[in-house]
Amino acid sequence: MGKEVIIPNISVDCVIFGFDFEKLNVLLVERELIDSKTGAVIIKDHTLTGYHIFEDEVLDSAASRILKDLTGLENIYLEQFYTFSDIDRVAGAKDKIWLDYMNKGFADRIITVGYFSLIDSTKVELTVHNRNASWFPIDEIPGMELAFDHKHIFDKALEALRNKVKVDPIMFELLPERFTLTQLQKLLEAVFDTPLEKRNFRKKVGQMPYVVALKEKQVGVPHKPAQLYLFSREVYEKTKKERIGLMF
Amino acid sequence: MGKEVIIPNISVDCVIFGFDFEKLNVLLVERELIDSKTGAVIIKDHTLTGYHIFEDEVLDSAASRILKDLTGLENIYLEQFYTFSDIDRVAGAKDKIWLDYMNKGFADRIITVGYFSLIDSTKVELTVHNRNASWFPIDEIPGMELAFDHKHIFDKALEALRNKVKVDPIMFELLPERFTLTQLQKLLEAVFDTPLEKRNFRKKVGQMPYVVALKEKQVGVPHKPAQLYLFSREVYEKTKKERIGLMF
DNA sequence: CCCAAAGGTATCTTTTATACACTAAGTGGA
DNA sequence: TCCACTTAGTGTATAAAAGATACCTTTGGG
Repeated sequence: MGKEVIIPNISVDCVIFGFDFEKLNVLLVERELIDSKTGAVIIKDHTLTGYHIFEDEVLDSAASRILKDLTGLENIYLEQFYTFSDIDRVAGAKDKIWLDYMNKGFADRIITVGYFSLIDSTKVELTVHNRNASWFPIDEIPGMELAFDHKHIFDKALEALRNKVKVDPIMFELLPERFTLTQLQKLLEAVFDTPLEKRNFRKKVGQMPYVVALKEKQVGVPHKPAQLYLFSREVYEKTKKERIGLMF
Repeated sequence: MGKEVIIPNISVDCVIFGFDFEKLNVLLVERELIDSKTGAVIIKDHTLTGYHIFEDEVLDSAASRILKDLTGLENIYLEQFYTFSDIDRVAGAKDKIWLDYMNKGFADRIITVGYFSLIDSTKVELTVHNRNASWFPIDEIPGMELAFDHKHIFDKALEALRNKVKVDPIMFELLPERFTLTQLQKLLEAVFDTPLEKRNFRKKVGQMPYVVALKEKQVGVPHKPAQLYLFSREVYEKTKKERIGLMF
């Protein structure tokens, strides 16, 4: 470890998605700056989590580190999705004030590499690690004020997530290890913002050998308890066929 | 323009695909270094095309610039696909010698943003712009020696291309404006390295309103001349439906 | 006139999409 | 103890799309 020297013109920003069995959420951190004399609020908005990379650090590690700092979690699903290089992406009026105030030797021109990550939100205790971070439903983001070009980054992340979900079984990263089919369905409905037909959905899932039924059922629910399932990556790898689905 | 100051630790690398109606090719540039005293060959291999970005330049522009420098072409399809940050990606023995020899003030640690681009190879006259660039069939790449981590970058580019082709009508970028269905079929076969059934293929294409038949036919071929077609982006945009195809 | 590739028609099978309504099993309160 | 409530869980029918196979015609060059 030793001294960690940052690379001043390259950063990583993480768009952290979580699912609360109802809707899809993103983790944002509050950014607040108060004038020390007048007490006036100069800045009060939200940002994604990001930081510069260190000289001896690879982008993937930087993203993991950022995620761990914020949530305490390790070995989380992370996917690089785009690199943003607009000249003035950190040059908004508020953003300049903020960077001056931080005064950490960041460059004027910063290129940032976007990662999205999926976490089972039942596993994270935000209050323990960072008082200013909280979950926001993805459909509230368009109406919010975000720092820098973070709204743009969020949009790209959501698009990348949707594309990826269609093609890889990553949605299980957003669920607890043992989940019900209804939870899985709700998750997909939240990701694509569209209703799905229950019976057809279950028929489809029934054809996925890697979604395996456990012997356990839900307990303590005030209605018929649901069967619990498990995602087996092992079975998935063994059974996936190379489908050249073409095309648009 | 004025003086163009490079950012020493950020570059762009382009994986340029071209189609010759037979197979899919990549454009590589020969890298050669000869010892000025002994005449011994120190380095002789191939590289992708890349360069650093300028201080006032966005990644997309850098990629366009590189492509224009190499091929003379502008307004070419370009797609950013991944950013590479391995610590030692430019630190191979030969690569160090090469960078020393170039002596352009590049950093030891360079992060590079990968773009792939698709060009109609009937439009490019390599000899005019760069004597050292030539096309290589993609299935020869695994057996070749490439500079830096360019083989890795190529692999990722091909994967990204295949994914993108399944979802967007970008393959038309690899064909002349007027093309035959057999050419289109051969192209897809080359991209996915798999044979396609002619009649089913044509049935499918027949359902794409944006692939429009012209009144013209091929001339000068020693067999029945094929109908020529055109890709209409306009029609494509109007008729594409939001399909939530889900899933793996 | 023969060859080679283009282009079309017709049939059959398999796969996939979609629509739809009732019973089962728990909890909790009256 | 029974009833109300809530969510789980299931099967069938139909239509459309995709895929394989066979076979036949057209066109132009040599």
